[in-house]
Amino acid sequence: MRVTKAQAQANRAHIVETASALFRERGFDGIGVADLMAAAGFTHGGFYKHFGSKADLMAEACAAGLSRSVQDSDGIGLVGFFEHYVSRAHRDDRSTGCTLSALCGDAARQPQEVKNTFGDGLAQMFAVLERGAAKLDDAAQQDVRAIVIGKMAQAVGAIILSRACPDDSPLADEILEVCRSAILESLAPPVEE
Amino acid sequence: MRVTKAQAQANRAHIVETASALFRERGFDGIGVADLMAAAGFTHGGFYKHFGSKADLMAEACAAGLSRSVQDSDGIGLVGFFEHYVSRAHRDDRSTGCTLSALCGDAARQPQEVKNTFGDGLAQMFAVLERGAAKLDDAAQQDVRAIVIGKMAQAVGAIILSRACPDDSPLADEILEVCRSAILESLAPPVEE
DNA sequence: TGTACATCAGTGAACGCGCGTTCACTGATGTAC
DNA sequence: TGTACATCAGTGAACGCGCGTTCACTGATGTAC
Repeated sequence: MRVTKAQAQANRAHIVETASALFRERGFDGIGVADLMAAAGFTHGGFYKHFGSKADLMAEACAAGLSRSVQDSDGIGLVGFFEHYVSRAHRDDRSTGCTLSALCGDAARQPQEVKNTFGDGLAQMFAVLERGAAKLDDAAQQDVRAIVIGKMAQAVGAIILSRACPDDSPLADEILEVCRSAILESLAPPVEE
Repeated sequence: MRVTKAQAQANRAHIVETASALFRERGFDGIGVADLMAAAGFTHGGFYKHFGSKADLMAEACAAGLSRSVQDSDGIGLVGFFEHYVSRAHRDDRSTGCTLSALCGDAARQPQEVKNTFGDGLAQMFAVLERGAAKLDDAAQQDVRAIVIGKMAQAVGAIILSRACPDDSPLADEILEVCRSAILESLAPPVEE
């Protein structure tokens, strides 16, 4: 049952992608190696031909998920980014949503390996958003980095708190709407008086 | 080995308190029933004399932790609250820190029972902070609730993102300081020009 | 290019371990008389 | 108040189960000649 080198490499990448989505949806402890491999279309025995341990895959899946988020966020500008980020669609779709908000709570308790990956991804995300903020007006331009970090923290907090509320809770939607308005208004102030 | 009714009740409360701290520190999946009971000074067998299941204790521990946070936040005002909330001391001490930021990531994936508890605690926290905001200047007074929710999301996001960074990472501190400044400046604007 | 052999991605059974939960038991507390 | 019995918080061994990980095996791919 040996498989082409290229195929093996593709299979490996597919496992990482599948893991990235499943970890985001259920958390690191919420999905096991066997179920994960089955979801990717394989049996669990082959897992250790690709990865040294589950923790190794966790780090790789994080890196892949964060890298994807960073790419998707490039070139769309701060307003476009936050319009999507702080939305019900994003809140309700964990498996394709941002790895940052889906796993930062879990990441805090993981081995340094995973935290390093997380820190790097976060730094890259900030860098990309800083570039995306280049089009803001001059007044805001002075503290672009501070603005990016502050708004991102607010956006992540909004998503996570909203997700922690019971399904269909009015509070969950209120948090989202309030934070969305606050972020967007601060980025695109109304035409000057 | 039977024990006084009052003693049994005290023991139960002690188990809930211990669980609340340990869940905050290690997450719901990070500590088992046996270790938890041992930490409280008991053997694991008696657990089910007090609780129907681990999930039941999770909900109770959340309620206790949130209730504690809400009490501690009452009457200190928004500025005092956020000065402590968005600090390294709070970030680095998960077991005595706010249940909201310690467990909201986990809560999102728990049974409705736990999410209900979480939603209630969050609502109470907002209510207390709204009262604490009564001393703000009139300009801000109009949207007190929106301000409270927005700042709280930012504070929670800051703590969680900071915790997800590698230990002693400069980024972890930067996030905290940037968000702390942003929140405090918006609450207590500099003397007017 | 064709043949013989080594490699190794993937399979599926098995491993040890820790988990949540159950249970028979203990003995001090609570209660009925 | 004193006695006899029922209750039940706490103990510690045991349970079944799912987890991460290991292993002997398969057979197509890769490679040496």
